[in-house]
Amino acid sequence: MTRLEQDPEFDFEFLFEFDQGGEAATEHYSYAPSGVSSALPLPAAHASLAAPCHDLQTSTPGISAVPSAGHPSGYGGAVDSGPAGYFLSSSNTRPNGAPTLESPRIEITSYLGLHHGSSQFFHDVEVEDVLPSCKRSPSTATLNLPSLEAYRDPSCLSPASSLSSRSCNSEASSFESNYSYPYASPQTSPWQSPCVSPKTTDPEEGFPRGLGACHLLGSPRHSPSTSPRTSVTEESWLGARGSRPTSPCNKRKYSLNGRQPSCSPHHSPTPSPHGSPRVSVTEDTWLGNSTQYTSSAIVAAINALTTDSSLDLGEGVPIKSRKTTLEHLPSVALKVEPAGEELGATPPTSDLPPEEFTFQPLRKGPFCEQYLSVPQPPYQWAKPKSLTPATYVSPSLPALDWQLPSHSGPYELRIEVQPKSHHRAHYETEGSRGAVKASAGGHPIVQLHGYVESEPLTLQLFIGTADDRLLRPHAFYQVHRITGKTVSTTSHEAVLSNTKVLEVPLLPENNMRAIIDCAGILKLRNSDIELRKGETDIGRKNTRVRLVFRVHIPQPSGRTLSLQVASNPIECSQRSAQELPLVEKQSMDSHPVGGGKKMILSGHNFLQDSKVIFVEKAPDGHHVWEMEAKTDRDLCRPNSLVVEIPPFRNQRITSPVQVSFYVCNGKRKRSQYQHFTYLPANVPVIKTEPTDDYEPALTCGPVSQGLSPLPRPCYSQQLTMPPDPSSCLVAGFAPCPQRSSMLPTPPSASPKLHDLSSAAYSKGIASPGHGHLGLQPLAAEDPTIQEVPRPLAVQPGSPEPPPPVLLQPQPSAHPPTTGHQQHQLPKGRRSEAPAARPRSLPGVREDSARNLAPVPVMVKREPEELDQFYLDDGVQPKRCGAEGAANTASPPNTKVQKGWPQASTCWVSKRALQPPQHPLVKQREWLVLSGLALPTGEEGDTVAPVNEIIRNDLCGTEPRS
DNA sequence: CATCTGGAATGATAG
DNA sequence: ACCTATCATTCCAGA
Repeated sequence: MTRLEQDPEFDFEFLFEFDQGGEAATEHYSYAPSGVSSALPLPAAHASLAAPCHDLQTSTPGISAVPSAGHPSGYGGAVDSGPAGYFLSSSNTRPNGAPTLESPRIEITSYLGLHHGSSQFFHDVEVEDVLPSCKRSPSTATLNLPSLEAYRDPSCLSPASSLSSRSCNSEASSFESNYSYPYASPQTSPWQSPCVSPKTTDPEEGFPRGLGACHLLGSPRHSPSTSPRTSVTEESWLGARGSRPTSPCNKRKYSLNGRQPSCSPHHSPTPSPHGSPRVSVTEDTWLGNSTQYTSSAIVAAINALTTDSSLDLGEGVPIKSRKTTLEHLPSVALKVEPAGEELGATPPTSDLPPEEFTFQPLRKGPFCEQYLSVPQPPYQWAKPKSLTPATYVSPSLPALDWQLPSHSGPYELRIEVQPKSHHRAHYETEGSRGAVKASAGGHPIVQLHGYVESEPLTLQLFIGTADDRLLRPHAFYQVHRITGKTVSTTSHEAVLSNTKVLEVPLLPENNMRAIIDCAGILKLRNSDIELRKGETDIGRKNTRVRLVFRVHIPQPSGRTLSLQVASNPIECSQRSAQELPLVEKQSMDSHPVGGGKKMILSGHNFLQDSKVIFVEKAPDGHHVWEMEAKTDRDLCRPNSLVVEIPPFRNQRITSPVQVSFYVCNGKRKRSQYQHFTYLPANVPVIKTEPTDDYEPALTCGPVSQGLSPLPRPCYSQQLTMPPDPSSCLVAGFAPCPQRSSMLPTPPSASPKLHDLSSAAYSKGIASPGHGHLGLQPLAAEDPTIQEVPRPLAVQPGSPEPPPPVLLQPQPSAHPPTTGHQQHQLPKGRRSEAPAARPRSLPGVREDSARNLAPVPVMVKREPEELDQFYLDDGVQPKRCGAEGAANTASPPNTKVQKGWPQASTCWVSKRALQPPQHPLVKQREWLVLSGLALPTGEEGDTVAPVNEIIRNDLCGTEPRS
């Protein structure tokens, strides 16, 4: 710490080292912090944090603009505290913060403390320290949600509005963006970022925010908002404003009406304050939040329970120093940022499991650390905790962009009830639009199977991407905590990196099953996010998300096993939800090449004029074959469509061929690609196998589902395989990227896809294996993976190794899903994978329809769109962080594999062409590309789309311009 | 009165 | 440079 404090840079390094090497150390830090924080925090933190945060959120002050504020007092002041609050909040009481807090409180059950603190998050040490208390604490302590809010707050500032709903993000986002820059990427992202970023400076700050800052903040923030941020503000503002303003603000001229102009509330802050408020707040908040977030709250609570200790944290002040450091970091971060990068930085080791995780988590983490540096005020807490906590905290756990398996050994994290395919997200300027619901009514349900311990665990939830690329936190959407009489599930918000994470208790008494009725989705303004330094993704048309669930299971060895599953894609835009056809289910997944049979599609927005187009994509995404299927208009209904399966172009295939189909309501109104497999005329049976195979192999899941969400796959297998899942966990990595999920979804269910995706997902690591097809096994690499905790690290390694593996396994095909998986292949693999597979090649297709099929499958449905979007928009995929990292390591080259490679290449070229606005961006993009390509390449979508996109891009378009 | 929604107006962008 | 189709974001209003 000291070092850190003293020297930001050092800190960085320091941290890294820890991460790498000193797990324990790291953890401790983290731990301590957290613990401390928690303890201390409680009081102090509370006050400050909680309140602050809220305040911030409300933004009141700064926000003032937004009067809206309505929100409760909470906001009011708190801004800063917000974060702290979180931590502090743990205690119900929260000193003062109370008011602010209003927010909901969360009851923390002991478990929280226990688990989080201990195991998962904190590590043994922590645990020990904490645990006692925790345990003691009985079951529950109430934490103030404030924290949560705080998180928002940052954002909040925004708006305002209400606490909850508004999450702050928007502004935050803006800030974040800014922040992000700083930390850029890394970690944090947005939220934190905000904190951090804002200034770049922030680097330190950033962290600080996270931790200290926030905490400190409490005060700071407030002021911060004002003041502090100066630097931050400026940047942030600039950034923010710039961006936002852009759109929002500008646009809204009117809108705000009174408010501040534009922007949202936040802006408001911005405006004047410049945001400072926000900024500061945000950052702080975020930081704080972030740090906390994880379990910080819990920890805090625990601590509180126990006693407190805490204070130290406050001292953490050093944090600030760190912040400065952060700045340095930033640079670092930048490098890393891209997600992977961060990791990358960390890379060093992977050894340390926890730590690494940390990093991973960090990806942002690093930033966090930086942030930690943040100096904030004082409040004891903050600093102390923040520093460590944040950093550590996040660090300890795998970064959010890491791909993790859904199951390992006896454990399996499963989504029992999937969320509806559509959920209109709310802007900060709007009130909450409620919790995500299940298609059949009710809410999504997640359950951890195989866990027989008596200690409760914490289920984390964040909003992830649903594109072809590896699963990662969505830059334009944040989970929004829903509270109220209609919500039965307690939750806590935390902010990692720039990503809000909702923590829900998984109790043994409930069979480790949680009803997710407390999660809404907040949309951040594209302009705010795109301005972020590290952000490479574009928001336009990037409106699909997935709910990503994670659970960290403490292992006897002291390590923590992390599992993750992603839901089916969820369309979050009002318009898209109303106009785009969506296929949720299909009556059959395969049929002999002769076709002729009627298939019933279930979904939304089907029209009599809807067309169903079957497409066979080459590995590179090219459409080898397209055929419009006959539809029965008379039987067409908004939610169902009957189509006659067209005969396949090649009636002599000897193995199943995967193709895709989509529903088209018009020019730009196409559903995502759905997978379908043509079986050899005579041998239906075979068909099945393929599928099965995939699944099995993958484990992951069905292709169809591929979309869906979960990636699991690889990991699971891997994990499984590896005896030490935990290691994996710890290590982190987990790379299983889910990307698969992306989109589509629909229908499928197919596990296969998932698997694939999963495999794929694993970005680096596992991914390779996953990558494609079945590789999951490979994934097994887990060890490696695990080892590689960091994305970066992973990636590098993974790419190569994995690929092979993946490739091999894959043989089978995954249809659509596959595509995703491919993506997973991340990087190297991707290339490899493609190559590896015979199928992939177009030529092959026929022969090995299967192979091809898979490949084709690869094509994602969405991808195209997405890709296109990106392309069109000029967007670039940023994120990919991890991937990117990997990529970065090996730029485009790897890409080259067949399909994906090309894609990759393409991307590259584009970018190359494009002006590099941001160096970082470029890098990321490249990375991303590489990564994406591999991974995503995934999916078909990618493929086709990608290719297309790419082509387009190549052709002419530039990325944005 | 506050929240949740569905709908839609208003700009902004892309092509 | 202009026009149109699409998107994104903010408002409004009813439940």
